Amino acid sequence: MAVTIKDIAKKVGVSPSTVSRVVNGNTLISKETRDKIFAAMKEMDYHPNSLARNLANGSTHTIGLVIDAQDDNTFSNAFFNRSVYAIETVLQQNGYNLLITNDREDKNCSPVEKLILEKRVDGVILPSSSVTQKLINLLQKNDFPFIILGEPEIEKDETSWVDVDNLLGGEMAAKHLLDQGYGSIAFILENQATIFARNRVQGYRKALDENGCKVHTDYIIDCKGNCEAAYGAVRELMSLQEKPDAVLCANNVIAYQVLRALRDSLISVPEDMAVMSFDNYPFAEYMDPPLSVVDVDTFRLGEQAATDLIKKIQNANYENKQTMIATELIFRESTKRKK
Amino acid sequence: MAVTIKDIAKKVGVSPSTVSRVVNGNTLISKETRDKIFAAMKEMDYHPNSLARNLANGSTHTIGLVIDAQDDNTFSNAFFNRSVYAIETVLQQNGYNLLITNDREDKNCSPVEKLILEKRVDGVILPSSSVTQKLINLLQKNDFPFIILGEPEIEKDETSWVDVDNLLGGEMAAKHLLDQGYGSIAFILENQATIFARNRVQGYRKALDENGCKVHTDYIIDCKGNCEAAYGAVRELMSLQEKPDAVLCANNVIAYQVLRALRDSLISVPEDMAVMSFDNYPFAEYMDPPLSVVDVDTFRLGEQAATDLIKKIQNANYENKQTMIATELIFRESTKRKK
DNA sequence: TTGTATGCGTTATCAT
DNA sequence: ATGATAACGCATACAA
Repeated sequence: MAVTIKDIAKKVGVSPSTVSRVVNGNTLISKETRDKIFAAMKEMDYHPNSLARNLANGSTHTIGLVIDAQDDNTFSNAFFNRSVYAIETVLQQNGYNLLITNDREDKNCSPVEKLILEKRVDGVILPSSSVTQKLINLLQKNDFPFIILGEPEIEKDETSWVDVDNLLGGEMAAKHLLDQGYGSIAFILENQATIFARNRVQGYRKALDENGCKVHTDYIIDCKGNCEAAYGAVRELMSLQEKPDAVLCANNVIAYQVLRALRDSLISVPEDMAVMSFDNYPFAEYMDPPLSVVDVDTFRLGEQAATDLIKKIQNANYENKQTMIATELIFRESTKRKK
Repeated sequence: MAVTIKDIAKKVGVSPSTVSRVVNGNTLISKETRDKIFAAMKEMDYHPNSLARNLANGSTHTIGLVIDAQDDNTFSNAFFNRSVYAIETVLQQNGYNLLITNDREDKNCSPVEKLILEKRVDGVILPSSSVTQKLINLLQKNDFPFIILGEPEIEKDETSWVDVDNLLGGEMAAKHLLDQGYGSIAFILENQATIFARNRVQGYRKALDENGCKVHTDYIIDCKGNCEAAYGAVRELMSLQEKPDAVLCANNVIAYQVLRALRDSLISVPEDMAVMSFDNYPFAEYMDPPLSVVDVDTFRLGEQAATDLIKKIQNANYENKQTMIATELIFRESTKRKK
């Protein structure tokens, strides 16, 4: 058996509660006995039993991070992983542990619901994709602290969330291309249906509008989840009467397909066509030519989420709050100024 | 306050212990009362309090996964993340939770030591890089179940670990190149000092030996952690009297630099020089030409680790065991047969 | 400043 | 088949 608070109480000749007070840094203790207790703790190699602590305090000092990985791809997502690193860092600094759980649908009770109902964690961070009305109801009914990673489709104003400022991202990318002298900008999307795609397109439209360019609907192409389709999309674009002189790609894989299609068509980048992408990972800088991108500091994303959640846990009245993390531009050869 | 075992005991008119038995699936209970209890549990929306359970049972049903991320790169490491996904999957299937902690050195007590000493977890998975004699001693002294991810430098035979079969990997890669008709194979390493690099080189040597090829020491170049140096390494190789006709690269970034250097020197791949790499991620298939690689199923790596750990936890006498996960070849254009 | 007593929610031992 | 009771290790309200 491990050494408990009682053991060291007996050794020093005080009561367990006195030891407990010392362990918890209660100041109303004579320096004399405190020192004796510390000495005994060290000598007997005492460490508080967190299980007992948790029960007595009714809290675990652990927060749950929910993942919605259908397959292992989500876990390989560098974008997401930097956020996780940030979350772990902030939690550790604040004395919290990080519990990660994949939200597989179980027969009766989902893993997330279990975490909450069985009080395994003090709060949760949810991806917007796993936000359901049922879950929100459960959380709110139990006054359970939570924060959402990504703008949710429902309950936007009644929840706290952190997201990338995708509208700004789309705007930034389009504006950069315009500034570089490209006036007819196509946009190849991964999946029109997602909220972040919608926001990016909105930003793109805004930039075009503000610069007096008309938005050519043929220029917006949806890969519908199949990024390989971007190859054919380029062919489509090149068969239009008014061809674009720049392509904005929703991610690195789409950009890769675009570059390949352009190369196969003997169209040079950026001379005949500028190419730009979102996200710096996994290989924008290793493309030929290296890609200019609009990226986001996902570390800050996770950091913000974790910080907000801790505040919520420690202050029940902490107001809901929505934060947008600003995007940034990384300028490389694929968008060199048009001559 | 949440509803407890007592509440439903009172409601049904039985003792708390009876309810506890039902919750735990004890069979020596009349079907009649069992049904009544189940009904009450449902009606009152009862969920067992894991904090109390943990204390009573002396276990948490949680395992700790230790990360040794100095920066956010480790977290972005797709290689590692697939293992994490596998670990989480296996744990969830077995009713365990996953706690992730970065092993930052703290003043007095490292986060990992805390997890163990405060009984926050029932077992730990450690990366070999964070295996120290001190930690091993602590674990062994406490009979604490653990398993190491990657062959450790110390206590190889007294611990359980799972690793990629890097010797096989090096052998497989070299043999593939030989089979394709390439007889003078260079090897550009990321960092000679690591145990996995040593094993890969050993496998490479073995394949050459077995095929009667002599190992040319000038052909083995160490980037000493700086992958950009691979660009210069190619120049070096091309200035040798006996030039190689194939280059084996320790990772994707080195391969990228090698391809770039070859392109700048107007050496075509694979006609004049075959190029091969380790690891399929993050962009081997998107290189020009697409790279042949020796890859490893890191899902299996994590799966094996988690499975072994659970066995250790559930059976204190479970013997130590070392497992090597076999590598596999992915054949692409960069090593097309030499004519 | 310190000790006593009680509770946190559950499990387990020993009864009956 | 079920109930009473103690125990898990710690925290805290109340006393002294």
